[in-house]
Amino acid sequence: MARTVLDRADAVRALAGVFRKRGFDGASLSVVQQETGIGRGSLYHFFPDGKEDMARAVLEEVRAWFDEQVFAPLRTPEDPAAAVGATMRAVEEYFLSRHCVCLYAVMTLGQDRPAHAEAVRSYFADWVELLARTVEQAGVAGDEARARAVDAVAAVQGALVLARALDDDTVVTGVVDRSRRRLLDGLG
Amino acid sequence: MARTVLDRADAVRALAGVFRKRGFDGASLSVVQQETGIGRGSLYHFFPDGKEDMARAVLEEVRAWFDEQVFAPLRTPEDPAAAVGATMRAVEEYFLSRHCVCLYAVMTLGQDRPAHAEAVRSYFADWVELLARTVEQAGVAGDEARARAVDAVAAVQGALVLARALDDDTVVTGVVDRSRRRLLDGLG
DNA sequence: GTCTATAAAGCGATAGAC
DNA sequence: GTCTATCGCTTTATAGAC
Repeated sequence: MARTVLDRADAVRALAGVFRKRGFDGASLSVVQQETGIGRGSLYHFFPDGKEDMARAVLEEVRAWFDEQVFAPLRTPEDPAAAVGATMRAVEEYFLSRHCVCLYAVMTLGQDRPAHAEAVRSYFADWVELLARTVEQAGVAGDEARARAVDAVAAVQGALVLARALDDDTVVTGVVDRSRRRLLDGLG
Repeated sequence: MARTVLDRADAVRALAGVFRKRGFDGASLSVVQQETGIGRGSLYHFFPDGKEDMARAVLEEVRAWFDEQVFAPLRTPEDPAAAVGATMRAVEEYFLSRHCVCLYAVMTLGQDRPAHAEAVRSYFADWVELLARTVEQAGVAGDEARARAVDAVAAVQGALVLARALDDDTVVTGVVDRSRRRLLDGLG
């Protein structure tokens, strides 16, 4: 009988998909097993501390992706304005290809899950901070730059909520595009 | 022994509080009983179809509140610009006094809950539509008015996500205030 | 209208064979 | 590294007394 052996990274990716579709509570181990083909044995081999361990791993993977793809252009930008454009485009592409679900928001929004509170906080705080700094470098005054960054991150998250509620991905495209333009408004 | 007899409306309000704090899945009947003092017997008396019935009732109450307090200024505004200001201020006050949680978003965002999909869709669609129409009446061209309305509703929802993640209610104040100004930008 | 006891199902987690 | 069987617990929902 054929048997599939896999990587922890494969398991994390598969888990992320189930969490995105079902939410943390909706992704019972039976559901995970059915939808990914990964059995309880493998799950507890890769994630000895169980479901919380799986959640942590999935959040860490998202965080790593953002560090590399979304935050990287903001860390030492040669052209700050171009970096702002690049980061917003990366974000848009990311969420459009992941059913408009932000796992950090999903883990936070409804539930009382203090275990991940600090990871969630730093994900959003770092995002706002890096974006604000780059907008400032592009020529916007400090307070105004920070307000624009907060507005942009909120716009992205709100667009995800709205896109899912209305079942219309173009909401994300529209909101993110306009948000990107506002970030750099008045900068010739 | 003292016994408390209550109204279905009281039960709905109490349930809304628990759902806001815990999420739908986190609000088990035992938790509901502990935090509200309402026993299983009363719960199933008021909500014969069980938990889904409770969720429906809570969403209906939120919807009714929005119809009366938030959407009302938009239905037949004498002064469209003033109505836009009023609706945004009502929204801000509403969510600030409810721990920055939108139950419609919570029911949608993470979970696969097709039972309420239509209620969620129409809540957001009506909100956007009414706001867009009023902004247009205030003097903004149709397409632009709709884009501004989408941006504003997304901004509110995103502000809630961010405020909870950062544990900072001032995010809501800031984002909503700037959003209100943008809705009426360029209208003397 | 409220209470308590209980049924039936599903949950996360573990153990041990392979 | 994977599988299956099973434990103990919690879940929603129901029944029947008051």
